[in-house]
Amino acid sequence: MSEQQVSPRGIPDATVARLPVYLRTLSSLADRGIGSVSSDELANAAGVNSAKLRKDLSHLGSYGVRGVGYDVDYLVNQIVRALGLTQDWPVVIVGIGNLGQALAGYAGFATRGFAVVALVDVDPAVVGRVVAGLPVRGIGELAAVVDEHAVSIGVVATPAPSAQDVCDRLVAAGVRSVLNFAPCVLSVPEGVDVRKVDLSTELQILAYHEQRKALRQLIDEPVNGSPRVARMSR
Amino acid sequence: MSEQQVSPRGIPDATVARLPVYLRTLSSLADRGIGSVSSDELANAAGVNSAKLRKDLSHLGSYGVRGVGYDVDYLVNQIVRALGLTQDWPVVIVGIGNLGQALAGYAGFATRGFAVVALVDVDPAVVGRVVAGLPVRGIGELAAVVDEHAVSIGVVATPAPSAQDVCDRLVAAGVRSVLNFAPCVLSVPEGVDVRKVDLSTELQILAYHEQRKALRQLIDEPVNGSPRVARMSR
DNA sequence: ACGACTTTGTGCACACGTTCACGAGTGCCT
DNA sequence: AGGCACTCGTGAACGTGTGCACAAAGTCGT
Repeated sequence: MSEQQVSPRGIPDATVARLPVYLRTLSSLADRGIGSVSSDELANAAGVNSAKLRKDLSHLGSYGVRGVGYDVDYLVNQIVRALGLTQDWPVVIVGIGNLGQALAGYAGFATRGFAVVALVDVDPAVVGRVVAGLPVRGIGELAAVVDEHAVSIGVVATPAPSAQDVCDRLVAAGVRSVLNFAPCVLSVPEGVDVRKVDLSTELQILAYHEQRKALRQLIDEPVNGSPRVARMSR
Repeated sequence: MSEQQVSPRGIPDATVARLPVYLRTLSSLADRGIGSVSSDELANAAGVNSAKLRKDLSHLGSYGVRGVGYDVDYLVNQIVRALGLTQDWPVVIVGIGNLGQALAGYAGFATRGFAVVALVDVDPAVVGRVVAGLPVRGIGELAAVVDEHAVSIGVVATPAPSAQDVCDRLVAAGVRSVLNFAPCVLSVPEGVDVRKVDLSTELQILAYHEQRKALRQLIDEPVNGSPRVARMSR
């Protein structure tokens, strides 16, 4: 995780993770014709603290006018530039099952800096079918596809047992960023980034907090002496 | 985020977020008939530092035998208990579009502590259809469904514009944990937890690092003096 | 032109998370 | 029985992230 900052501005990880949220919020404001916004308003809309927002934005430069706020369009451009979204990134999706098809058809993909250029699957019954306007190619064509479209981001949407193999093939083909939807840990060589999106993990985290809320109620209510009955909605 | 610890053991957020990974890794080991594992082996398999792993596990108690390691089955049970997965949590999915259907059909749902008890959508063309063995109910039945099955976790898989409305209905019906797949910020009253799963955000974070890697190569390669040609697949 | 008001940018203190390093406990072998 | 090799649990140091509070800087009205 700890990388020395090579480029002029090294933005902290926590900030990078929030920039997309700001970007979306700002785009929404722009669509509503709002041209200027204060840190407080934007922070509220993005669901964060206003001081945090200002500190985050300060990492990309001193845009923003004291006494006024931020110019929405200008700020959008700056975030787009900081994230590297000025040009579209070509993406390949591997694993065209239930989830892969949903991802291929997801509109939000193209709206912000990404283009699905190819779909790949291992199942001969799926290869050749057209999904979301793209033909599904065989796994053997993966390297050629990656090379042809200069793909640098791969999405793994296969079952867990195949994920590591698919990931290895992606890396071998030159992909250096992987988004993993399979419920397993992927090991990659240094220099390759992996991010995980995992439904079960998120649910289990929610379950933990849910369990605590239930326990808290069993403990607190007697202490609190609240005469409330089993009306446990908040 | 900062809650005082009410129950005997308050596990740090960062640890809670990793427990599901350990759980999955341990289950995989158990399936392969492995009965005991050292912190180093488990840490490797889970993709984390071994000291971190030990500290994480120490938050649930002093299971683990010095000189030997951890008993796999026992540790699985302890993590299951800590996360509150000893019983199944009923889950309702709202928004049965592309993504909602994929989620409904996702096998990993049931395997670990969760049961999809109902599917809900607003579109009359979808209501009544059977998806993954469950009939799709109308949004008007949401409150009744939540009450009937004692649902405490709701999954929002609608388009962004409807997400806040759906979330409000879930909360009003008594749901206190929401997993949001819609690309927008949900605001909820105190006491309700929201976790976000967002494809675009993850891709944009990858794009940032990818961009940095590209920049680094432009800067470092001359310094490094590597005789490699323009092998930058971008 | 000037003062009052608004809002940014940031120094500082604190909380949280990570990693190292090592003492303490356990099993095995002689 | 005793020593040895191994591994857990954890105190301490370090780094990162967060939130407060305020000075700097700009706008607006008169």
